[in-house]
Amino acid sequence: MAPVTPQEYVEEVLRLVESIPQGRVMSYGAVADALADRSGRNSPRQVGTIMARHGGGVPWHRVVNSSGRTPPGHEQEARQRLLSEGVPLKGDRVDMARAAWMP
DNA sequence: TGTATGACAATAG
DNA sequence: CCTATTGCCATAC
Repeated sequence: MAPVTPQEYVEEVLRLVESIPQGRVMSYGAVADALADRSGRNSPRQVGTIMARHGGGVPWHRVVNSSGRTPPGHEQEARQRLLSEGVPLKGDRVDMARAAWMP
């Protein structure tokens, strides 16, 4: 598929994260997958790195790992935001079966 | 050019 | 539920 520059890829990731509806979440792998057919890339690790560096301006708490775990260092921050949005939680994890979203 | 690292994922024990 | 292992791939050094 059409290969994009790293910066374009970053923009694509941020755009997609912003499009996640309130009360729903996406895993890093799901984000990578969704962009794979338009960016030519597919790497959850790359998505994680992008979020860590440029995720400040988007609803980063709506992106969790495949286990529904919130990002390291922001667990309690994310937990509260997710709760107030109505995301189904199991303890400190997101209930992926119910909250997972796909564009 | 080679190695280490990381907001990941799947599998095994 | 936990750690360990392997695969992954862009970045940094």
